[in-house]
Amino acid sequence: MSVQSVERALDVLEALADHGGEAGLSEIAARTGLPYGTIHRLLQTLLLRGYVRQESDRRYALGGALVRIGGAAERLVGSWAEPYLAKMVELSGETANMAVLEGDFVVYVAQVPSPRRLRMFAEVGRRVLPHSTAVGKVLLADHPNAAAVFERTGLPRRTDRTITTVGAMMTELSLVADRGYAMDLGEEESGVHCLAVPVADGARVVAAMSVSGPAERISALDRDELARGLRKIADDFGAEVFAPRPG
Amino acid sequence: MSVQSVERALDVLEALADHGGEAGLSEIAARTGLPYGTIHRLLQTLLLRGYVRQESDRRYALGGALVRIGGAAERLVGSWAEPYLAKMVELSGETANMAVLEGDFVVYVAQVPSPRRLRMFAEVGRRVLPHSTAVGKVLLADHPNAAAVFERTGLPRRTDRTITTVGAMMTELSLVADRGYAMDLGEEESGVHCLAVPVADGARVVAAMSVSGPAERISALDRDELARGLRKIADDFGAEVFAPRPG
DNA sequence: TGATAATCTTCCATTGGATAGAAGACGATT
DNA sequence: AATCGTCTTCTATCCAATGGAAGATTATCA
Repeated sequence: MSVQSVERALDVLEALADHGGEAGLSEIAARTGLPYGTIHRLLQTLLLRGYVRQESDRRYALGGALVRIGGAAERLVGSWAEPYLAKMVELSGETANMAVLEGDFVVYVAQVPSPRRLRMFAEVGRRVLPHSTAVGKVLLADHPNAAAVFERTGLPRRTDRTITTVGAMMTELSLVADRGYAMDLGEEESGVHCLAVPVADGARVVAAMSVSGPAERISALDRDELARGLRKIADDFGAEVFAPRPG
Repeated sequence: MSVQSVERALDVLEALADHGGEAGLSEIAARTGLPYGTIHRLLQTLLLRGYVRQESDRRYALGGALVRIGGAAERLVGSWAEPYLAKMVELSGETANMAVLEGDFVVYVAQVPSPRRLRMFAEVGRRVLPHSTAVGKVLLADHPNAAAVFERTGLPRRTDRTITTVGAMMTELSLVADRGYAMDLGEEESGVHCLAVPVADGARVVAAMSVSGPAERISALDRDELARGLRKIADDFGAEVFAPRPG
């Protein structure tokens, strides 16, 4: 049995989030089905505590307290991913990683290593350019202005398989978006293959998960079957941790 | 008149945030003064909606829904800053900017231009290296691992006043931390001076605000008085938008 | 291994806080 | 000035939230 008023307050916040962060009272009423007086009282409480703001045109917006609390929550995401990455290791036998975009760079935020003696390792905290990694391609495939990122960072050659032009990369990202996963077949490091899938919060891609290992071992796996399995795990993670849960 | 249950739910979230994002029920009880049964019921509601998670050791943690909603709120921060930047323009007569750290780069997220015909301009969205800007020094002065950032980005010379070694930069950042503001005296661009101050959420520096203009005009201002005035405005912004407001 | 302590979870009688319709206020439009 | 759309305030009613007690679970200690 949950607390109705708290559920309603969360409904109001979700309604604001669904409207690009700000809305009028009548828009919130339409979305939540709550009466004006009720919404108003909930909003005043959230306003008092900084979780909501009121603009000069009387419209309401999400408030700065959510940036602060959201930042605190964000620092925990890596630890939440570990059981899911462990499943990916179980499925593939290879090291699994999760990465996020930080500015123009890919940053590894969680890892579960393969039990094998010969295994990939990328220390948590390591930052790399996005163009030559599978996780980078997944993160940029959903980016509003991926071309600009590549123009800023460049696409320096890492191996003789690296994609080095913005044009070729944009073509590659279309392919990634279409099929729902990215491959790195020795683009970042010779002899290493990697397959990555997106993690979404219901609306946006917030992270990428991947498995990587020696080219021979990854090539021996059924690529589409592996991608399907990894996507299932990543989708479960995204749905379990980030996606909205209506009351 | 606010909604008590909503305030209590927010108290619980703030208690979790104050404990590094996770805590046991008794820690939350100690911090909020609420009875166990009440807290438990509030937590179950937040759990149901993904705003809180329960770890395997029965402890509670902030949840992924806060990352999602917090991200939506974060995209509005630039627009909230504008009235405060306008005050900085009024105070100094010069263009005022707000910037945040995105990975290793400084990104300008809001600006109010000076009314003068000769004025500084930095388009919103522009990203620069942190070493040669006043805002960059402010943001790195509070950074847990600033030296590593500079080692990654390098400190390329922009003008003959640019600081180009990590050692000299770390000394500079100590000075910035001590006196609470940073200066750029022609380090990024010859003939341009800039003064920047931090914006805090109560615990961390989340942004920097600055004014910049021609060297002669900025030099003609009383530096410490200007810094005091800018800090007051930035502190008001941080307190108004981000800082916790106990019920 | 059993006892104890600390912490967490569930229950439910009581009551006071939340509700929501109505009325009034405000701002935009004609 | 009148009208419309939207927002704000009020308050009688009632049901949702409370919180103490009891039970359950986990950790610690001898």
